[in-house]
Amino acid sequence: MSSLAETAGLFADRTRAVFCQALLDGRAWTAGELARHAGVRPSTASEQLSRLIEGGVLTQERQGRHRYVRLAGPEAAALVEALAAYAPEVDRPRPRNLRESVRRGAEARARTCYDHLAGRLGVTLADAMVTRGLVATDSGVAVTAAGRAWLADALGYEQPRGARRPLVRTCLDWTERRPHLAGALGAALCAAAFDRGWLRRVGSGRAVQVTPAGAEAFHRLLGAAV
Amino acid sequence: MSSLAETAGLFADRTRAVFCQALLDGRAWTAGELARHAGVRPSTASEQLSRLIEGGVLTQERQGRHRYVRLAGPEAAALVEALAAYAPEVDRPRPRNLRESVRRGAEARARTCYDHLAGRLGVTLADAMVTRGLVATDSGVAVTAAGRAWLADALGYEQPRGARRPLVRTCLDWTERRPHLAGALGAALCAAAFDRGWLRRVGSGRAVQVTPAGAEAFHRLLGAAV
DNA sequence: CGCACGGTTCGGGCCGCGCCGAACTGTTCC
DNA sequence: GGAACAGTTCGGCGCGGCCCGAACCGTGCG
Repeated sequence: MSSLAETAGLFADRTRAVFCQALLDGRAWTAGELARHAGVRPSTASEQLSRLIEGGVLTQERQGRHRYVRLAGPEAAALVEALAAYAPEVDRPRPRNLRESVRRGAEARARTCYDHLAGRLGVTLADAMVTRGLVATDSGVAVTAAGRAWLADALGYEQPRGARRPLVRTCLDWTERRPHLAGALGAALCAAAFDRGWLRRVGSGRAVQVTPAGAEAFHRLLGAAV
Repeated sequence: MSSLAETAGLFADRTRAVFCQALLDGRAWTAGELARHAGVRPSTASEQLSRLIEGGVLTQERQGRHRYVRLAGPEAAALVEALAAYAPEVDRPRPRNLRESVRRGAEARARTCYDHLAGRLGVTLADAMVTRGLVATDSGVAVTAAGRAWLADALGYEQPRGARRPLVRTCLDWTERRPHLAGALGAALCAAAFDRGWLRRVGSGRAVQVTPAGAEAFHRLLGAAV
């Protein structure tokens, strides 16, 4: 029996908001990592995580003495994105030291956003797909016939029959302030890129790096210079 | 300098949530009407409305001794919709008397949702547009070439060049639990329907009624039986 | 002019929430 | 077994939010 007010209340606290935005990288974090990230005590983090799980925004997985949490699903991620897109500012402390600044720079270049790609890389790839006529943006956003063929050829991805998830969806990039591509297409592209060694994680956060093979692949498949 | 937590906080109160959901009918309400609707004192309503306006969710217009408020724009409406769609329950008191029940029934049949149509009418028209091939739902949602022609012929609507607003967008209908159509298309259809006497407001809420001329028009233009 | 009315402001009361530290449970590693 | 570590539970504290009533301000109407 949750209501709009209760749902909104889940995000109406700085600590919980920071958790959700951190988890937008789509990976599972431990309770301790999130506590440090948000600057609160482990006991506080534990309580707040329980509330988010209770509210259905997160799910947990226990492994040994660790508690891993992640966003409950694409709907939850979309809701966090919608709120973040509407809020001009992001709940994140200003960088305090050089390490932090470097990490921010890496994230602005390329990062994951839930299960797809964001940052300059994300919007560059999105633009390339539009330029190549794989995605049409003249009325909302949609995958063209050419785009569908490309997904099958280049990524080996076919939309499952009766799929509930939209094939493509826009997601406002909050470093670029322009949309990048999410939905099943965004997820397939991101997954394929990791599978084939086009990208690798860098550091412990959501930042990623384009490998030489990736640069070649993005140029060959999309005409994108990254 | 608002943040995700602050933005969510705007909706994290029962009274404010009730206000926003009432205003989803797209019309301007006076402060007193909203106070009565939510069951709070005028002083409380006044304070809460000021917070929502401060937060950019609502805008106000003063006329004589009345303060009219409405949702600030389509983005704000979309955010309320996103939260409402995620929250299984709606913040509205159960109907207390026969009048209330009748009104609920009328709203379930046909109502406005911000600037487009909802209820059984809304989803029926959406289904009809899909069936007729005016709107394609196989990859997200998009208006087809035939749909564009239909908009021009039947409604006299042309998408403005360089329009920022998506031509079509889905909006989850919370009485039907299925999507209906929003975006510029939804707004154009709704506006045309009122203009041409296909619909009229019934009662003081968001409920609407299909006129005989409307039933004929919906059948002729969309093959929909409403 | 005076009253009714819609709305606002202010002070005060109350409750809930978010946070912490301390004590505790359970896991891993030596 | 013992130490280190991740996480949880609980009591308590303090702040802030939400609401109300009372007083007040403008507008509109008789």
